[in-house]
Amino acid sequence: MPKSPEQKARSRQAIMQSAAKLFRERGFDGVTVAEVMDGAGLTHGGFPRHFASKDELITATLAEVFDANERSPVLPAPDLATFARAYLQTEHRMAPGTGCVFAALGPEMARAGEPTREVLSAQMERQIEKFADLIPEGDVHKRRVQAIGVWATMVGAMMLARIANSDALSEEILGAARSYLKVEA
Amino acid sequence: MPKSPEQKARSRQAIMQSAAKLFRERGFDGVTVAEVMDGAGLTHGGFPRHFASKDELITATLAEVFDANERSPVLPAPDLATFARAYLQTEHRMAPGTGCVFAALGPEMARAGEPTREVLSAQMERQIEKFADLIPEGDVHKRRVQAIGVWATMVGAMMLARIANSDALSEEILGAARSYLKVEA
DNA sequence: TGTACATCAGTGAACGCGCGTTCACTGATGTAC
DNA sequence: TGTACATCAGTGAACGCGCGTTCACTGATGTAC
Repeated sequence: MPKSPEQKARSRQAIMQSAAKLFRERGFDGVTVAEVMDGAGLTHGGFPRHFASKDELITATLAEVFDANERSPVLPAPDLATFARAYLQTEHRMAPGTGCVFAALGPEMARAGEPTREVLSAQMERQIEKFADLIPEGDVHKRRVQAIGVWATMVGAMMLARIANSDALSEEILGAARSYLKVEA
Repeated sequence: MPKSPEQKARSRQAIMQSAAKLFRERGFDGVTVAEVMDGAGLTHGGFPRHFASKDELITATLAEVFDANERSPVLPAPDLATFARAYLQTEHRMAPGTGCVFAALGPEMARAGEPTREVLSAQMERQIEKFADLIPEGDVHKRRVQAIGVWATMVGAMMLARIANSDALSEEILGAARSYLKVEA
């Protein structure tokens, strides 16, 4: 086990990647620090060398997920319809661990500490602006209304589709959302 | 402390009412059985006389919330626009404890046990049908698409509005959702 | 109607496990000379 | 270039608190006679 600064940075990244996946799959409270460390190929005792607390890990992990998506977006977004169509798919529904943070952790994040909500609010602002920029017509206000409306529909539909315990209902919800947003392929 | 069957039923109701409020405010994992019992005016030792486990309490509480809303709806719903307008308000955003279960607990419920998800799926089916019935025109399929789309937008917008750490952003989201759904007063 | 008894909702203490956090120790790395 | 030393990422054990659950006990209720 080498201990160069580069290695430490790699470990930190591995911990956050493990956390990003596990938190989205099971929620903040459903994952232990030991499990996160294990997922990063480390033992739990090394945790405090990287983060002062689990809360700090949560905040850092969310910021990292948003940064990573900025660097290389998970979904293509040439326009809002293309993005929404790719978002509202079964594969996304089945893989929360690599999907939308808001649909996977929304209400839990609403109850998170201030540092976490600060990161989230900044991301929400960016997200709305990005979506608004993809809309060709209308003034800023109208484009933001549209961006927020479409985003809320996507996030809400994905969340509801994941609650349903039958594939039929889950698929009806995703299909209806695509249809409602007029983004059917 | 009397112990008639009527009293036991009253206690059970009080426990579920306490749970309904606390769970929506803080999430399933953020509330202890002792806190629920305390909110019902009881001590935690009496819990097993009413529920076999915390999971069972969760399932029963959700079923009760849906039943209670059936008996006397929290929001008026003469038509979908009126309902959406009342749903997308600041008061609702500020009071998750008495508000929409899906916006308050969505992703956590998606990870719940099968008995809980069974209750939720049945409710979702009912909810969609109820909304679809409020839409005057179109065939069943079109009305269900509309019902699901509007519902997803409402739930998603409320969830996002609660994550934001500034009133300005929260209010923009709720306002945009009302505008997007064309239900502005 | 009155009395003895069985039941069981509710109390408060205790149990035991899980999890976040801490800590003594290790050994590889990087640095000082 | 080589050697001694300080640093600190990572390990594995331990700590301590919180929480779901259990349990002996109580006393009010409802029932049997």
